[in-house]
Amino acid sequence: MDAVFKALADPTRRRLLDELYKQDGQSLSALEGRLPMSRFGVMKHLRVLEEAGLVKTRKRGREKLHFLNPVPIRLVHDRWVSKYAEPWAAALTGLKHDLEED
Amino acid sequence: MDAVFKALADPTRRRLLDELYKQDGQSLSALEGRLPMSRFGVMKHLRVLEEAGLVKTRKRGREKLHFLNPVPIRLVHDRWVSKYAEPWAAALTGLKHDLEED
DNA sequence: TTGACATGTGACCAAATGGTCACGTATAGT
DNA sequence: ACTATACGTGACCATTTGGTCACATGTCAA
Repeated sequence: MDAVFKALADPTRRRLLDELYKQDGQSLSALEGRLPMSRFGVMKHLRVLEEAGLVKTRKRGREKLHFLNPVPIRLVHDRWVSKYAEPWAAALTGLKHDLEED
Repeated sequence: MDAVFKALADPTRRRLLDELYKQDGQSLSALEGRLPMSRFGVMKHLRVLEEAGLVKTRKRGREKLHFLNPVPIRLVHDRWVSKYAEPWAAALTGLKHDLEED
């Protein structure tokens, strides 16, 4: 799961996920065209995403298609984010406390 | 929000959030005692967490107390994670599709 | 089979990151 | 006042990271 957090840390990689969200199954050169970066940069980022399981690929002829895989994000949500995002009321209490502190 | 993602990318920092989750309002030296790292390392990580808004601090005498702030995590959940975690059925469809592809 | 296209590899470099330390400042307790 | 405690700062270093490029491989299409 560490790999997922690390993968999501970079804005370019989140942007790539975003592009795949808009249109799934894009090739490398298609994605390259949408980002202000060379093909090699995009390739490296896609590799990180793929190793984190956030992107699944399939080859069609000479091109490699990239598919978004939301499963790891879901896992991060279930096993980590929900733990902290749940105590919403507690956060409001904390805010109230902070305001009183001033 | 980029700062939040970056802050969460490091396992030590997630560990710190975890320790604050177990017991909120710990001082720097208290946290240092729970991690296999020097005081300075912990300090740097706490600073990153604080700048991302994930940790709020207050000084009590000569010690600085650290409080977990779940708000940014909640925002990441609402404005980012939910977008990808939601299409759960779609992911299952994709899995089915992958299996058929073999 | 030749040429254009899509992707892969390894080297390479600048910058950011994670970590330690020597030293300095502020506060508590006696 | 003195001393131990808690925290802060800046320098410093090794490693990782983000990015580019030259070059190589594989694949379509005429």
